[in-house]
Amino acid sequence: MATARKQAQAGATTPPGVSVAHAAAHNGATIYSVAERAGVSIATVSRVLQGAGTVSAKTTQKVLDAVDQLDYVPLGAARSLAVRHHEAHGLVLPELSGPYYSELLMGFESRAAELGQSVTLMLTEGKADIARSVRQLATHVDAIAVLGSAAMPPAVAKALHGKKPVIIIAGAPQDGIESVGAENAHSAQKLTEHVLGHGRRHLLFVGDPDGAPDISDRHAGFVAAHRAQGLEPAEPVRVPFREGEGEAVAERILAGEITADALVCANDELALSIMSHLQDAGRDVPGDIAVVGWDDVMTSRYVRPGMTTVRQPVRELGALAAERLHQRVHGAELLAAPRVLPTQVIIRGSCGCDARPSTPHPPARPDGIRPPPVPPGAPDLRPPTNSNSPTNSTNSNTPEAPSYHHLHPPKSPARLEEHTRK
Amino acid sequence: MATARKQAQAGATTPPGVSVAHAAAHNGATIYSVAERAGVSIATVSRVLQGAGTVSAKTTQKVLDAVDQLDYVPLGAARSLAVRHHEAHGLVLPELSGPYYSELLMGFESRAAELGQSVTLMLTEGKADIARSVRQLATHVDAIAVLGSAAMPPAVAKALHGKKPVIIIAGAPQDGIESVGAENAHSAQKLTEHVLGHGRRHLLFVGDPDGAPDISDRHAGFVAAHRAQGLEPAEPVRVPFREGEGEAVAERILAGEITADALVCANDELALSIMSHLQDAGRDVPGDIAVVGWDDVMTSRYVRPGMTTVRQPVRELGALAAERLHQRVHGAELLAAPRVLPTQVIIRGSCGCDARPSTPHPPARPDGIRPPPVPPGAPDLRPPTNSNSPTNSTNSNTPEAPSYHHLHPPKSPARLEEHTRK
DNA sequence: CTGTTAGCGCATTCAA
DNA sequence: TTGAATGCGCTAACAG
Repeated sequence: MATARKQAQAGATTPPGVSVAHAAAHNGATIYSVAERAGVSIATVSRVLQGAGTVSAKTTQKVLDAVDQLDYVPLGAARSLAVRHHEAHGLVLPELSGPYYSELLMGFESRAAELGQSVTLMLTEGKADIARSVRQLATHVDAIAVLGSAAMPPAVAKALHGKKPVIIIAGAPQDGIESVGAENAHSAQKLTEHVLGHGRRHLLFVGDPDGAPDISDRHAGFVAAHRAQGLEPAEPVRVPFREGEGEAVAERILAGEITADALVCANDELALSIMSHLQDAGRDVPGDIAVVGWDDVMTSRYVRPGMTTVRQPVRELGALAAERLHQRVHGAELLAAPRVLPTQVIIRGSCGCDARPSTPHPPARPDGIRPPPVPPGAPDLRPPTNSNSPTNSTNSNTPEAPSYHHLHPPKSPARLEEHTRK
Repeated sequence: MATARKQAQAGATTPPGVSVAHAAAHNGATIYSVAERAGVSIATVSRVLQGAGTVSAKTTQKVLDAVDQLDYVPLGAARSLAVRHHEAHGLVLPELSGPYYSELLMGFESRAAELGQSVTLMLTEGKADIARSVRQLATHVDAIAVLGSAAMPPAVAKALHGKKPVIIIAGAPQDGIESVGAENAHSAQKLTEHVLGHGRRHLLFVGDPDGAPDISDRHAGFVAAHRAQGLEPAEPVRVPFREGEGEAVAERILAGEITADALVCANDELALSIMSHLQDAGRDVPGDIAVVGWDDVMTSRYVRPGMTTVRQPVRELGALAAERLHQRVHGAELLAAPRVLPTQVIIRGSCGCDARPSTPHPPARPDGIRPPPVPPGAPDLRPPTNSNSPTNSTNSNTPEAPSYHHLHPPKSPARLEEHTRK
């Protein structure tokens, strides 16, 4: 049997009719050739390669020699087929602009790698048939994470869910599908309260609450803050996410179509764009009008006044998703309740706070991002840096009050990033 | 035989000793179960699934029915093993911060998807044993792209190169390994000349020319611009890429350790940080000192004055890499000369140009990104837009003069992005 | 048009 | 400690 194989191997060095392309896909060396070279059976080769430890030293050495003489590299697909899993996670994102996605991806990849999983990425933007693409992806991976509910049609998610673990990141939780996300409503309420605290009374929410669940939650917080003070919130200024929208909003304000003394925007890019245009037109921010955003993108630290915003633990979100997926693949039960990570309100000048430099601000700390519960047998979680313990303690869905950070213009913007790097 | 299989299948619904984890990896349905259900052979199932077209309508229908009754999904690994390739590309990046990587990744993924390839991502940042990770990656993909020479040890690259196509993006070209990159030297020279054109004479190059080949080339352009005018360039201010370096440089300038009337920085983040700190200290940019960067990050459009910089066709770079890889996998020959894509000098105010708004600037256009040569049989390339030819002609490494764009502060920063979106 | 038959490269019993 | 045999799910000749 093995002999027949070996012959086939030998004879197949350059099978007629097979283009060089195939040669590129995998050069001849297989366990068979290695076994032959080492004068042992393929089983033995397999054993040493996996470090089974049940092979004698000298045999092991022979095999190892053969391996690098032949420059042997195992074929992933064959292993996958034999062991019946891919050691890979799929990650579906709409696109990649801005730091949000990058951070998420880094967190996901990093944790996945620690868990021995490779990550196959799929961007839905521009894809004609997302469902098809996702199904295709599914054939190569053990589990799939999706960012936002928009990236994957619910139908697809549901279909997949039966076969492979699926997790939704920052999207609308679907029945029976696990999800993780950053806290929105509470932070938005805090942020809004902060602005109200400056005496502003004509706040406007800029963004489409119906566009994404995140935005919807933020708007809810916006409303809640008003109600809590007996105020009636104005109707939101519904704008899509497209670039350039900021200019349009600014124009409407300048034209008097919209009046407000504070703008609570759905994201930083929108806020920054609006602020920039208003300033160009001679308006004073925050004097005439305050503007706050969401995400804490890099630009928010460099503009004057600094943009008050909310930072999400995006990287941790990605890592958490990867981890949960891994656990699920290895038998962990689906978590019914969404995991919600706390955010951080970053106070700079655009909200109306005066921006006088104060004493050096303490380095930002990643507040209480807590790792998921560890099912028995699961690999350990990430290093220190943050609290830990697999207990599913009290406040599972409302982590902690969002923390505040008063930060003033540049001076030393780098400090803020300190914890972002490893 | 098939019968034996089927029985095994049936009996293996819950093989004793096999954890539920395995179930998650692949639910029972296989071509065998489908074939059985449809009352045909597995070959027929395979045929309809691949749309071979050689199957009768009614049979096809029976199979299709069976497929979705059983909720069948093919197993990628099995197919890969059979066809002997993975239909996947690997992409190795150092990390993902900033728009550069995002764009690159989007370009790569997008083109790869068009070519039917999935992309498996690997970030080297934080990886203990990069070589090992890469080798691991290599077992799952047909080809690998690496960003920068730093991301993958030359030894690894060389080793891989023998087995799978490898391409280096924006890294030091290695012997026998294909590479693509954006033009640097020429653009840097143009940029420097522009600054010199403002009458500045004490320019300083900020960045480490020895750090990366890109920077090295840019510095070369900086030097060339000086020499061309009979000027002697000053020694570069060697700073690493780390965040916070900008502040350090600014301090040295403020302390008088360094004197200059213009700073040519290795990247925008550095330039922005320096400018910000100088402004905080009351210096006028560009009045007292001009500052220019590289990359055209978003922030560069929002700061005052706008940051003069150079935009690279990063997305196209990614797409090109994906495409070349695909071609190589399918038999195309390695391209000896590096493919170099042209850049665009973006003039804003920080270089000393006055920033009075002019007539609406024409929408930016992606200048002369030229597609790679088309090996016979390769899928077609992207739209026109630009010239082409793999000839090692005169200016093989100096595609075209970098184009200029005079852009003024915000007003409508979005315009600049128009071509960036699809 | 359809079924049979061999592998693809590796992991994994089961014996020896 | 080692080898032989079997199967993972699918593709691809080769017959019929």
